Amino acid sequence: MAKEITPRQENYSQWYNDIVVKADLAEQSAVRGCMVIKPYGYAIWEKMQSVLDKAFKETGVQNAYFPLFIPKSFFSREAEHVAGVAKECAVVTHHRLMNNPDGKGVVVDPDAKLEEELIVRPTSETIIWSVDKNWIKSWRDLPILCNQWCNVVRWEMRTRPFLRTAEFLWQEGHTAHATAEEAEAKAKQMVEVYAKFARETMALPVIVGHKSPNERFAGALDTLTIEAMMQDGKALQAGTSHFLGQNFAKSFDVQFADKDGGLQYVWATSWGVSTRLMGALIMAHSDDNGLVLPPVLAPIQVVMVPIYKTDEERSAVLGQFETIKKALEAKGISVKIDDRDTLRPGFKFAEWEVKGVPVRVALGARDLAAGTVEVARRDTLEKETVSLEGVDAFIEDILAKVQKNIYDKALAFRNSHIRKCDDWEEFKTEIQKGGFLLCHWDGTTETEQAIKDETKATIRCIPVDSCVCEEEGRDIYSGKPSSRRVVFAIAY
RNA sequence: CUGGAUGUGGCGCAGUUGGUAGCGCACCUGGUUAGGGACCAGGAGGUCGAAGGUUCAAGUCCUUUCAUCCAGACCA
Repeated sequence: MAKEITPRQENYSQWYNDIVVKADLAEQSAVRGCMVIKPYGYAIWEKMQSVLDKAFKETGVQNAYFPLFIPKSFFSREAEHVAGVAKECAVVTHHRLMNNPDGKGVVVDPDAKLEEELIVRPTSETIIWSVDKNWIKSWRDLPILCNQWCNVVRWEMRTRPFLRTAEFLWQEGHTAHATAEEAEAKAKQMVEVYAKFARETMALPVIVGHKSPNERFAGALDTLTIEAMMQDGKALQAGTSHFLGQNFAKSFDVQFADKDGGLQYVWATSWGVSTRLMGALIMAHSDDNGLVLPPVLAPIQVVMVPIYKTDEERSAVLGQFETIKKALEAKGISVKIDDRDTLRPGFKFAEWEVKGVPVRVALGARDLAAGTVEVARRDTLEKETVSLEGVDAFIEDILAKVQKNIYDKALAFRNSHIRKCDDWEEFKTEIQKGGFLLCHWDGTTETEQAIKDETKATIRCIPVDSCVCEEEGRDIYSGKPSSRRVVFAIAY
């Protein structure tokens, strides 16, 4: 069942051009490294948002919004965080344009220089903590659980559509707690929310684990991650949840009066997922015919393609479609009738396949006479001619099967590309083939770095579940003793 | 910033030793078609990334510059 890695998928850019652009999800903007997400692509993002947002709210999190611009001085407060995160930023220095005195166009007005530069947020920790400190006086004010959906900008030197764009959309959750235990539990809870979302909504199997200190978010005491495997065998970090300890609270002086009347720093978490998830969706499920969308996320779950020669046939077929559409919509299924008169059915079939629509219904004169329809599913490309009677229930069932099958397929693929490895020479050749290698690690940053330098492979995570890693052994590189295996892979 | 490559109709490309720009797709018109990306006929669309130079003549040669892509450092 596992899809073999094909040459065309070894280079994601090539793959992107072949599949995603044709799938009409996004296009490159004139602004370097930014993306225009087209309506069809954005509809997928909106679906993701709505599922995640609901899950967040079930854990007591509320949405808020903080400013896009952050005064430069805010970044001076958290040295470690800034050193790790905030190097590549867009900086606002002026606030006005003027007509070019020497010719056409406009220039920046030199008189409109800002006293203090503003940074376009690369992430909002600094501004949120600056605001939060005013909300937190007493233990009764805690916990504060807030999330914001927004865009952020990171002036990356190299960008990749969906995976690393200069501007991207995301949600960032930030919480403040009275105790370390409560904050750690929150970080764990949120990574589980992400894992559940990845598995059940995106049909994407993920490994939950801790990041090694080297791969941790700057300023965090612990970073939890969900790691997914793409069809080329590379790893993709799909979401992270950080236990920040009291680092940020101390930097921003966020203290509260506890029950005993003492002053304490709050314990914090932050967690986020981005439009990178759409990259994961594309790279995990697509095939050579284009995108394959899990029905739960598909903006259009069922597309109907009429086949006709005459106007009479056309109206008869479309009439039949309307009936089926009503029945499907009554079940909460989104339906599109492709009644475009200028395109041939074969073209429409191919086009909707590129867009990843899970189920296609075709109906022509032949079916009208026989009282049947043709139902095709995107994941297996299987076609079946079934009776009009009860076709809505049939399609509902197929949608559920597609959702499950896409997950099972991705899981089987991943499992067949995870293996243990205990020999350094073997590691060096095996890791280049893609997939995850479960290896012993001595726990030192030096070893991790040496392996990265030689092979480009990194520790994706130290799993908390889903594999049998707890065993004695010796570090793959240094030979020092180790008590558990970790996941190594080459990552996006 | 370092190394490599590329800039020619909307998109993808060709263009020989310099000689006045062409192909495929898409688009427009008409017709025949229609159960897996239709076919025929006709049509519209480009100061060849920009600036300068050599030449009777530059898409082509020279210089400068800008932009994009790929590989590094960075990263969700």
